[in-house]
Amino acid sequence: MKAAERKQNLKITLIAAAERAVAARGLAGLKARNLAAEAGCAVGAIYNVVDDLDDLALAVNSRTHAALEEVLTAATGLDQAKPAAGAERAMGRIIHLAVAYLDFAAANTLRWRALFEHRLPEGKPMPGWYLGEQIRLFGYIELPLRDLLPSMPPEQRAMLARTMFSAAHGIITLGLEEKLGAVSVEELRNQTTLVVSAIVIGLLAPGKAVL
Amino acid sequence: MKAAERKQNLKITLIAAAERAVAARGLAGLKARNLAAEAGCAVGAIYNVVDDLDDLALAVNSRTHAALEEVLTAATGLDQAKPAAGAERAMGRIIHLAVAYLDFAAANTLRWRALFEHRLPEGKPMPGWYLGEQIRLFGYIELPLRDLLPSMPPEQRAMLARTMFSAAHGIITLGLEEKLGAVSVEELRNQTTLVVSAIVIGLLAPGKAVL
DNA sequence: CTTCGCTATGAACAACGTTCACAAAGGCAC
DNA sequence: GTGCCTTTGTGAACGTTGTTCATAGCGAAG
Repeated sequence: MKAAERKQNLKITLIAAAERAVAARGLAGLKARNLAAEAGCAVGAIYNVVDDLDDLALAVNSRTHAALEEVLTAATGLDQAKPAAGAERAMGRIIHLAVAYLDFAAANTLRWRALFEHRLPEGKPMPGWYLGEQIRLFGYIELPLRDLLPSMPPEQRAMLARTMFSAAHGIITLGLEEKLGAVSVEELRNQTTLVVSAIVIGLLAPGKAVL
Repeated sequence: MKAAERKQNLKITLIAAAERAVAARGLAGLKARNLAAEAGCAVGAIYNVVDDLDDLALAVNSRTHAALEEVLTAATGLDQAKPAAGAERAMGRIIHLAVAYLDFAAANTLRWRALFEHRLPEGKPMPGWYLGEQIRLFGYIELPLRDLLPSMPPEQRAMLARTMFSAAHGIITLGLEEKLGAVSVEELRNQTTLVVSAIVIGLLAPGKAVL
């Protein structure tokens, strides 16, 4: 069983090298020959361990998911200081999540971008475990959203969670982009909390929300 | 002066071919040899007319900007029917803009995506005229925003316009993406108007907005 | 009509992902 | 331990990229 073990070792080495490459030079920096050089193997050896370079990209993204999840769990246990009640507490949590997401994106820009830049070739769909990771991350938003809007049906809440994430994500994505001039992280923090709180307030404002 | 004329002709032909390629197969479908074949010239001829393929991508994006602007101007003159007053009218305009943007993105997905997928290589910055186009488009949001928040200083309003666009853009981008499962356009219309109106209401709610 | 300069050409180059024929090495039966 | 077969590692080779280059060819000026 030494064979399978070495195979696993090489795979781990390659994923590590791939992660370094993405962190340093972005998803476009994920090149077969560089990986082979850094892992100390031949180019062809990569394809004994992995189907595509896309497989490696997915593995890297998976690790980024994990790192992001750590940050999010840390952010959920953040409101010990001020024991706010009900809606305010939930809103605070959501804002904390958004800011944590922003900080993660700002601190790990290239790895974070790879999550969204990567697109698998036409025919082939995403593996199920990868989809599961994404859905699990959305759970972090749905939780405080349940406190906030208890009467909302679950699937509608799921859609709302996705929408709120998308809104914050859009602000952060375009804000961190060079083109159109990058926005400072502090300013982005302001804008993100502004919009997130505005959305929550708008949702809670009686009667006005077009629902 | 016939030489310059033919040069211009080829350039126009190439841009048209490039636009067709992007519309049909996305930004990744913009290949030098295909362009040459479709334009009826040699590959090398492209580089007599254009520096890079990036130049062509920018030209295509510029045309997309123009098409989008047409849609947006049409959307601004849309509220003849119901003569709403003040804030409601402004909010309606903003929602119309967002929905128009969504419809454009849904109807011209590949061309629209190229606007954001395209990234020029490291060193070189965006040409000024291209930046100008982007800024002009933001003007369409700033206008109703001025009616909505007359007391807000202009640069803050510009930032808010950018933020609101980014939020809507995020919703639409992730909504139209295949991964995580695409959302129907009607549902996206709902979510977009929901969030945009929530933001506006949240901004107008006295005292609560963290500004 | 000749000549000079620009332009069009497609072969050539470098870099990429991926594959392949072949060498090396492992593991297993005896 | 020896022999054999499968499994794995190798780097050259293939097919595509964008871009460049020597050269052929054509247009316009004298």
